[in-house]
Amino acid sequence: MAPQVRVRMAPSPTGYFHVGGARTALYNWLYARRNHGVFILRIEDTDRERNQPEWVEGILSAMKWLGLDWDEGPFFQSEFAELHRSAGLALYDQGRAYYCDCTRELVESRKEKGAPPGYDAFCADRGLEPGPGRALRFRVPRPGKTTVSDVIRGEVSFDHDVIDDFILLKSDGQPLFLLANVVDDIEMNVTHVIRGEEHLANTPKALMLWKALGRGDPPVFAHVPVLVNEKRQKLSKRRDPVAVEGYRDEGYLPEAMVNYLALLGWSPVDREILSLDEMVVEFRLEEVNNSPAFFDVAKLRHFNGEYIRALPVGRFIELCRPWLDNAPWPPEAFDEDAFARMAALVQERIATLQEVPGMVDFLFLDDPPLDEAAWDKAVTRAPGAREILTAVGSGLVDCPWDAASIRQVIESAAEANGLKLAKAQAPVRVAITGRTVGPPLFESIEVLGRERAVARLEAALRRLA
RNA sequence: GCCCCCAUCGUCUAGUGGCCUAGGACGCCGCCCUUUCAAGGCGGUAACACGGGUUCGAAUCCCGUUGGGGGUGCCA
Repeated sequence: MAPQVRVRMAPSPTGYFHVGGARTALYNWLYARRNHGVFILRIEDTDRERNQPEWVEGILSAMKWLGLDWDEGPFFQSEFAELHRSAGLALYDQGRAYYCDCTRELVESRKEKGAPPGYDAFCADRGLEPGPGRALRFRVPRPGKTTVSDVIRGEVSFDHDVIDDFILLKSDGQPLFLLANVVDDIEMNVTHVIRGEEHLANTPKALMLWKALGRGDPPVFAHVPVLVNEKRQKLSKRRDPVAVEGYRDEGYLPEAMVNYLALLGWSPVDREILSLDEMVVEFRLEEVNNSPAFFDVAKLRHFNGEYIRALPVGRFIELCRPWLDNAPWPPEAFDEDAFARMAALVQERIATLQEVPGMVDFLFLDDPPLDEAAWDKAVTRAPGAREILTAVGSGLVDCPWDAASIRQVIESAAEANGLKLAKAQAPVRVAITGRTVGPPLFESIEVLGRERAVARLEAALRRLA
């Protein structure tokens, strides 16, 4: 029987949780769930200067929000520093690592053009003892070759001549990423390392360490392609809008995000919209693509709209809450019941939740903002606008108060002025909502209420005069 | 510079030698539906980077070129 699958997500808390990281986490999670394995969360916080506690919180909450629950952890790599250090020392004792006191400048100054990149193994045979200012370097066996066998990319070989003697322990004794990462993977019995393509180049180093320190076989590697921006560069925290938290705050649903992310590099059979549970059934790591994918917000928006429309209206109302609480109207002006009556109509017209307030603000604002261009087009320059507003204004005073009757009022005003309903409703809409577009007008007027509706039509007429 | 990876519509992709005059989705355009806007329906635009092979046959295999990306830290 094959050993249980154990995968890990190992983010470093140096900024917001990145959509690329989220996708890597998702693939790890899917692989674990599909194979009834264990998903470990390990925070790689060994670089104390760049890590901040609030970023850790951000990672955890973003993962939870996306529905990517972990089975073990979160572990903090910094807590295992002793373990990493002793692994490094063991390597030194075995002669597989050596101390080096070269500064970066010194290494640079020795380098001739065309020489292999990185450190030149200057101290390899100097027999330096441990001491202040001395870093521990791994002795890469040369000549030699290491082949990474990658689930997504196949066999990738690296000649040891182009792999430098990398640092295991910094001169202050602190372990570095490569060592810490491998030691932890060994300790946690990680069987599959699924990570971003940017790690492919240091995988031979990891493999050498694994062989030197590990028990049994190294893990299976899978390097997923990076996510890129419109200029086809790797998504960067500095220049691209990549924070998962940012999308959450803009009103994207986690189900939509996770669904969209899954499709960036993997495609299920015959449908694109599917839940995490459905993905678990279909997901195959070997089917993951090997070329970089552009993170296209337009398609994410479309997915989000699909998910929003699929919501039961009650759930939709619940999810709108944060955007209603933090809206352009005074809190006391908000009318729960009025919003509930409009909700279904709003729901099918938006792609992100943050668009909700703009659809219903006319209900809760005494004086909704007026779109001047809309006014100009639908009222000032529209033939018959004044007559329509007048007729509808007086018609609404005593008609039965329901959408159908309101429609009749506007229809007869249209007829009396030789206009189509579509033309006639435009000035009314602008007078009532301040815009030319929005939820269906008759229902909107019904919910607004007779008194306010009539008052707005009168105000529009005064403005016209 | 050196090492490595990648290459199908604008974008995400299907395609693993004949089913491909290359399919789907997003976007865009048009039409229909329609009280605006959406949604929905129908239709359209648009791609195998290039050059050599291999083969009866290549988007699919091989080589090269070009282009893009990643790495090249006492960061992760």
